[in-house]
Amino acid sequence: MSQKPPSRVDLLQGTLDLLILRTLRAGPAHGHAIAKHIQHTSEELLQVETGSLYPALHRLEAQGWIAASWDLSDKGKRARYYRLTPAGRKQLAAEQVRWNTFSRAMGLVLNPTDQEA
Amino acid sequence: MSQKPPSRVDLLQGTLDLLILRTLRAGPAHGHAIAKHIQHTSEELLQVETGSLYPALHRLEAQGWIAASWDLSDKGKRARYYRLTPAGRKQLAAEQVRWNTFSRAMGLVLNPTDQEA
DNA sequence: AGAAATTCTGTAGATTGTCTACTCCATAGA
DNA sequence: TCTATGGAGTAGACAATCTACAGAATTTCT
Repeated sequence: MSQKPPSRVDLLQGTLDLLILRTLRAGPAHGHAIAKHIQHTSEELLQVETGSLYPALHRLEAQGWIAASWDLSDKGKRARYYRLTPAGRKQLAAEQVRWNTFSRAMGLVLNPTDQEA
Repeated sequence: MSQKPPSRVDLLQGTLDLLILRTLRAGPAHGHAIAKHIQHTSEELLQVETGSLYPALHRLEAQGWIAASWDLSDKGKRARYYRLTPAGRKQLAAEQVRWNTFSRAMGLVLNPTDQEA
């Protein structure tokens, strides 16, 4: 009966932007820290590869959803800090809805109530 | 406060196989019917395009997770009926776990409990 | 002082699974 | 005969992830 879950799960395409925007809602952060945060709060289930992370950050910046500036990190290294723009907040809300809707839809198919008239 | 959900949501990559396998758990069905079923039970939130559907079916068949045979549909048209193989059942279980794990991980990041020691 | 590990950003290219936009054929009904 | 519906299919575009690199700066270890 017991079913050990996979130790790690690949990201489904289209979810990384949401994860990043959500992370930045708590305040500005640099790429490395964003990845660590996602990994940590997901209890190590999600892992963001650098080859996904940086293109995503540049994508979001190009869309105007986040803005960046160079600064120094806690450990004293140069780091590019990103923060949510007003447009980014709207986008975050929209992607939240999208995710909620999608995962609800999946639930309907996977566990149908099956009560029809 | 009220937030109307999108009338339709694009599939996230990697979820179609699961939806198809899950649908076939109820018994053999042909492609067209599978698509309709997913669309209907998801309350029209998910829509499977034929350009996604048929390649997916062929993919699953090539993997040995489903098997096919020609027959006649309810409406008397030639239709290719697919059924779950034993390997397909295992795959379905695995993908279920994968989805559950992933969506739980998303939940952790999106709605963190935030209680740390 | 020098070596090694860590932190941080980044790119190139492959892969994969969606999507849009078609085609084709058969049957049913007007 | 014409149209709507049911059903299977392909071609090619597209986009986001992945693996696998590289490189620079700083701290830590020896």
